[in-house]
Amino acid sequence: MARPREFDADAAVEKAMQVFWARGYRGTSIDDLCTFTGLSRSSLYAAYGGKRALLHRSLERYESQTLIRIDAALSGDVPVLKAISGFIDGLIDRIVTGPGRAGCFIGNCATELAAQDRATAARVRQSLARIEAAFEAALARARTRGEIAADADVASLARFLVSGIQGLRLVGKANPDRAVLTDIAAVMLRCLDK
Amino acid sequence: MARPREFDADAAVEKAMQVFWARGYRGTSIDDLCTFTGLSRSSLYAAYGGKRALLHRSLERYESQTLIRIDAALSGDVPVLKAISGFIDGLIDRIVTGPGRAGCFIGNCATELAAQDRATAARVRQSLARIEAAFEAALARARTRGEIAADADVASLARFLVSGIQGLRLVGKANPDRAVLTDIAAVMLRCLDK
DNA sequence: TGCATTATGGAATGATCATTCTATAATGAT
DNA sequence: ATCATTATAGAATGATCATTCCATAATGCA
Repeated sequence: MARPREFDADAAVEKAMQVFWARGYRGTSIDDLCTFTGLSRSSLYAAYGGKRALLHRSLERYESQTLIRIDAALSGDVPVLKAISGFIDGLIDRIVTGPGRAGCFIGNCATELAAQDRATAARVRQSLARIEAAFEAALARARTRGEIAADADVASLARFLVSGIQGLRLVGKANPDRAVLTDIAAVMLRCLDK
Repeated sequence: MARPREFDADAAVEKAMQVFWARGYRGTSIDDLCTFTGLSRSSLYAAYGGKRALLHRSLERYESQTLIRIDAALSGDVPVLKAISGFIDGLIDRIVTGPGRAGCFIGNCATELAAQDRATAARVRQSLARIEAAFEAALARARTRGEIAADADVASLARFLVSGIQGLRLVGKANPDRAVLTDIAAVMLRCLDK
């Protein structure tokens, strides 16, 4: 019926996400996005609507990738606390070796935009809630298995984990020092079964 | 010897700090700074050198105010854990009622700039280290008084507190809900004497 | 083989950005 | 009172910003 597009829309969002993640929303120009996605301005605007819409697509993508990563880490037969510990170790690895140096994309957007942009704030809140739910489900499983106290408040613990991980990633951004981060993680993990 | 300046240099930094804090570095224009400080462009550049230099002045100011606030909360005769708990309650209050909604200025700068601006990253690292030291001193006091375990690793606990507070403030930005934040704080505090 | 439709490249637009410059004003010392 | 010195107001500069527009290209269908 008409001319087909020459780019892969998902791949372009992936690239855009990486740029926004590394440079922030205001630190990223349309030119940057065109360069990294390989799209022309026209194609970018026609396909996504604009910079903000593309940010939201990027956030959706990051959220789903994050949930997949969390589910992969927390499922399986390992004890849940071990799995959570392994997940955080992986996080620290990525922070220290470079690719995680950009922090959490969701947390970055919260910091940069939540105060002035209600729609983005809502999206961030939703993403954090879903991540929290994933941890809560795993902790509930740990509780029924007797891996944590029978009266543990898994909702609170999940909230604590989400918050703690955001803190860890923020500190890791200013100070990507493995000893510091593992110290923090160790205290965090001790909270879960106490 | 020459014409005296018409503004209070400290008061101007205070105003600048508030604008940077609320809107972020890139979200703040020189016009914004002139409007809120009451200075003209010429005066602003003559007095501070430029936008980035003024940011660093603002960060210094924020750090010293923060350290004063922490010392005020942690000194006195109350048990240290109670004092820390009170400090965090105050933080949550300010988040929920508005004035703390902007997050931690230091954490905001870490998120927005640390990846691309080494000087700012170093300043952030230094501020976090000083805050950590303040908490560590208080925790060491708690340990000698028997308020926490004699073998507690107060350095790790202090790092954990700094990181945890950053996480709390970040979550509070997207979701300034008292119930959520007090949940998180409660788990955090339980970690300290376990 | 046209034709309607969508995609693309790149120029154009107009706003806003940080910074510098110029002219003028206000002071203390002489 | 004059002068060296610093402060101020506001215009000027030139870069960069997000977005729109226009001309051209590529397709499926008639």
